[in-house]
Amino acid sequence: MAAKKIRNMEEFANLIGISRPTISKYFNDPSSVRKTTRESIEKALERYEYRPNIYAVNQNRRLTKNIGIVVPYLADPFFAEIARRIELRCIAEGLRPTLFSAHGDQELENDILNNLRLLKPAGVLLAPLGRRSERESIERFCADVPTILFDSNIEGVGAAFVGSDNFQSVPMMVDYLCRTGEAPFFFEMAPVNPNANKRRNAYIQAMQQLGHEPMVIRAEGEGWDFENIAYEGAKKLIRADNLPSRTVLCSNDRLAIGFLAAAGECGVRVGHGSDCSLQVAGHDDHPHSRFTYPSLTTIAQDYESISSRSVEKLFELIEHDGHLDERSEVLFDGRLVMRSSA
Amino acid sequence: MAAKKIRNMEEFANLIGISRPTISKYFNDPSSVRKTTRESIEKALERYEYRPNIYAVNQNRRLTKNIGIVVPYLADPFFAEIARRIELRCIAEGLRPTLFSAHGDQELENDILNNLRLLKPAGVLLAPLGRRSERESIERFCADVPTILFDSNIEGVGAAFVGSDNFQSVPMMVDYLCRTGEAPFFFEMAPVNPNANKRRNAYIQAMQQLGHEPMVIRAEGEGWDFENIAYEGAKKLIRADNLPSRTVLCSNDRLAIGFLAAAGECGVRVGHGSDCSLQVAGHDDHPHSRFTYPSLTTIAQDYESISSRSVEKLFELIEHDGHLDERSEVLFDGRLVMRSSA
DNA sequence: CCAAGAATTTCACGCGCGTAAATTTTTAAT
DNA sequence: ATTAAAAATTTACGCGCGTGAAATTCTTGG
Repeated sequence: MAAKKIRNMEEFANLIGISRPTISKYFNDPSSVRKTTRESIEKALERYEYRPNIYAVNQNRRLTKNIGIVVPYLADPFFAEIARRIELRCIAEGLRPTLFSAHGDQELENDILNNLRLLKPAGVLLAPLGRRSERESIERFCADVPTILFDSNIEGVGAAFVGSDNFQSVPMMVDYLCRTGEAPFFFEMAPVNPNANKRRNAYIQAMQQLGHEPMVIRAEGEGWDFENIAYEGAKKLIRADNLPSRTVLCSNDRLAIGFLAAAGECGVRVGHGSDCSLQVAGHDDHPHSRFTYPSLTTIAQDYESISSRSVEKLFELIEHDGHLDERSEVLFDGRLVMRSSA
Repeated sequence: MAAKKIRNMEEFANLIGISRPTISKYFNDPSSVRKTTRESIEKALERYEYRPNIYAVNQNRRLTKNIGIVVPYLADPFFAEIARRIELRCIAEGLRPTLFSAHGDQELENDILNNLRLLKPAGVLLAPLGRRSERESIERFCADVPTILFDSNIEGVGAAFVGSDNFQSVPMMVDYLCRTGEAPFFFEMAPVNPNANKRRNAYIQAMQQLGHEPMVIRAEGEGWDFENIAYEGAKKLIRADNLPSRTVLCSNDRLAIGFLAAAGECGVRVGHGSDCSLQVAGHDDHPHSRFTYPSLTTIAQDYESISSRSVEKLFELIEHDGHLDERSEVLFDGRLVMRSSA
């Protein structure tokens, strides 16, 4: 029903016969104007289809309604899924989330943070690249912009951290694997972030507590092409008949998926059956892990809790003007998902 | 080495002893100011670390340097990968890409387009949800904003379309499958976009040309949880021993992955071996398809060409002031990727 | 060394809106 | 009805920068 183009708030205000600042108040909080005023504005809004200019609004507001979401690698279904949930939560709160992926690149992450600064976001949810992140760069960013870290922790940086408790999940999995088969060896690659290190250490600790000798094998390769690195590494291992155990715990599901592919190709049956000679477990419960063959036994990270709590923490942070009394770390337990592979 | 905080361009200008508009010109195009001026600006830039306020800039510019990228479902690795490439191309050109996912939701797609309008983007790359998209809504958007469609075509909408040629790829796959096994049946679900329809039709056409009776089976279920829909559907089929052929061509890789999972669980061996009773092929060469077991024979969509050409088309569109003489459709050939599953 | 033209720079204005303070209207209580 | 308090509205100013026209500086050739 657009009658004619409205150029700005002033025109719109004149059309209704209300002053512009009142209209401005309405858009910031409809309940802050009298009911009669609100109604006449809304009636006009249907007829004339006007919306405030985002740039003008954001230039003048102290804080925008922008929320930055930064993940290290969006092509990883884990982050895609977490990001999806966070986005939806933010939208539901009337905020404007913008999603950024560092694509595994340190420089890009820095660029993103610098650009984010210019966006004056109300807050940022950041899953840092991790090991490779320039701590200093992120630290500076967090000093300027209210930021919650998630997934990958950087000690002391950001107003809070939300992630999962590797020291709960990994021992649980180790325990399970020991009960149902041989004591597992740990299959990893050069750690891309702190989680990878924590998981290895948790594994070692758990093995020792159970009286087993820890065995860690690292596949060669760097970057975010996890499946392929694991695939190549596992193929070598299997072909050389160099497996220290018939059970393997992979640092994450993507490695496990590569491992499974290698096993399959080498004709090694994976699972519990009598004809199976290998058991493979992962960590994270990637969206695809249900559909591998055999389906992957793994630790489910609590997607819902992690994304919800991250967002809630951020809102809390924003409401407290960007400063919380104390940096908190919220760790969620993983859940053992028993499928066919181990 | 930031000496003190610069509040705005004026302060920065005074610091150097150059007028503000000159600084403005510099930021819009460094080569538009005298070399001596440029040098002194750049020298100051190192010392004082100033950057123009994005909102103020965008408010006054006719056109921003923003590029919108809209995909239907970002948790789908196909779109994640395409989006990644497009983003990198845009950044390389000095533009500011922003990524949006409709998360499979029609309403969200409309919201995104409406918000995108407010961002006054220089251009938009849009992979519409497809079947469910409100054509009218997208049409209106394209009338206001220079837009290139990709992946999923809507006839006559947008300045151009870039995608792959299902009528080349599907017949090629059908031909291959017929040569190496039985004539395939087509496994699909309720189409979420035009590609799904085109693939089915291309399949039917190809089968007829080869003198076979087309066989289409549709799994029940809606939404973007493709793997699960295929998994459930295939399980029923296999358990009921209701497969019309020993060879199946799935509408896309995600369905194929679900199909493989079902086959595995039902103890049906997939592949070429003498102990195999089923052959499964997909379409798209999803990033994960290399790592299924057995590895998935599929059609590789030309990620690189599609993303590059989309971006190039958009730049062309932008340079021509948002209007091209004629709507063009660029279709890239798929490439047969022979792996183990068929 | 000078003048005319070209290249830069400056001036002046406007973009569309937020917001504190001032003013008006409404509400509630007497 | 009267009035003080509360709520809503208006006034007036500023945000940081783009841009066309005017003024300045630079270049070039004679």
